[in-house]
Amino acid sequence: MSQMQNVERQLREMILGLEIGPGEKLTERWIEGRFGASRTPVRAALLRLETEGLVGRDGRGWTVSPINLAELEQIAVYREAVEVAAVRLTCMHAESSAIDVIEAMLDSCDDNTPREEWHRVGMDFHIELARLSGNEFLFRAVRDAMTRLSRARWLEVRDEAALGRAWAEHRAILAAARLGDADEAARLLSTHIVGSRDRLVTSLANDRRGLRARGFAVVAA
Amino acid sequence: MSQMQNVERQLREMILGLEIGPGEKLTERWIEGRFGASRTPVRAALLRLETEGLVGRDGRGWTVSPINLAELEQIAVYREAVEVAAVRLTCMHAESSAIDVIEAMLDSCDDNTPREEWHRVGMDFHIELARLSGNEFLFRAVRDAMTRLSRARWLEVRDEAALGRAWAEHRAILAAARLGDADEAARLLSTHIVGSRDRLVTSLANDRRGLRARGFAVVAA
DNA sequence: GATACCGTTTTGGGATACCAAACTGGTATC
DNA sequence: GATACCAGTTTGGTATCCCAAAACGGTATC
Repeated sequence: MSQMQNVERQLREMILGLEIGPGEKLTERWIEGRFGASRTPVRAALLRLETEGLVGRDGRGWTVSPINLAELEQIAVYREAVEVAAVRLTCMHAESSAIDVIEAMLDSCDDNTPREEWHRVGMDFHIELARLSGNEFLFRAVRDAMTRLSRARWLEVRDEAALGRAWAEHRAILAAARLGDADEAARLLSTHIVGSRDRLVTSLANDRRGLRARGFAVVAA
Repeated sequence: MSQMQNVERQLREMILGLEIGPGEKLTERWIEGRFGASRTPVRAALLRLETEGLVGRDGRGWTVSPINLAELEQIAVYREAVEVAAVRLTCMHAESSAIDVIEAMLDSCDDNTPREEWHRVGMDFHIELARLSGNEFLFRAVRDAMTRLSRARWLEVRDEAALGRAWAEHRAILAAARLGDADEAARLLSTHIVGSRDRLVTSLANDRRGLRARGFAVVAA
């Protein structure tokens, strides 16, 4: 694999994994040294990550994008629009076997699954469901939105009950999709997204002080 | 302005203005010479334009993205989802004065307005309407989708009647939005987008042979 | 005439050198 | 003690070099 893709992937992982905190300054030279690449692939990676919203410009330099509560709310609205459109398409033509694959993803999580895995599967559920729509643009929109939400969801304080409720909602959405009931799937998905947005923003707003103490820039709604 | 932004802007204009045809090969060295910049800003511009979908990779090199009829159809579905969501938000809270500004844009076109201007205003209508939603993500989604549609719309054969009908539909959408009638605005917008997609794809499919003769790569649906 | 082969050229990926602007730390001044 | 100022350093933007791989072109072979 080329250095460019390598730097991009590793840097993205460090940002999404919060190894580099939201709001931290980045210098091209630091990245260069950290990954043993020269500035050319580093710059390519930064340009790509900028379009993903993971890094941004801060005057002349680069900054890991802060967690922005107002932005999270807007993303949720965006997500709702594209995910609902996608699931409606899916209801029209998706095969039951494709839905089984997604359901199996949910099944793969149980009591002794690490928290990190629950997190990943919870995102992939939405991404894979959007992929079934067959519309590349809806799919990419959902994938990119989930990427932007990823760090915030990682910081969210979620109890067992909330996690179980989310899984139940996921299953209900799949059930409606399997029946081809577009209106019901859309309604359930919409409710799910709004609810999860509210919990997310509330949790982060409550934790804002603690998060800042950990060095994470969190800007209010 | 920096060379980087300069190269990006000029190259984008050449592509959108069809001065470089869909499907044409690009070499970094040609761009370098054409705009008098070195390869570093050229590569940055190409990376940006790649995420906009205007250029793509072809093996190891770069290619101006072909007109892809299947893609145009998918973009229309995507547009419909985000634009409808945006106009619904707009109906909730937009001020009449903001709508007046958009209506004035439409008014600015008359019989002796150059075709190029009609084209631009027709796109800006949708972009500015989305901006009124106040949601940055919906706005960017609409703007990017319109950018991707731009070249195809430019190649579309449109008669006076179709253009007049589109303008009437634009006005009707604004009227509904001004009244805050979200359902009606959404219905009108949705119909407008579907209709304009059908005319666009039909026109290009009919002209496909002629367009290819002009050196434009047009891939079928 | 078609085709397989091989040397040349071109091209994108990467590394590095240079510069001007921004930043930093310390000092002198009030 | 606060502040204005200046030299030194850092940093992103740009230009340029190098390289391996791919594209190209000519030639020999069948």
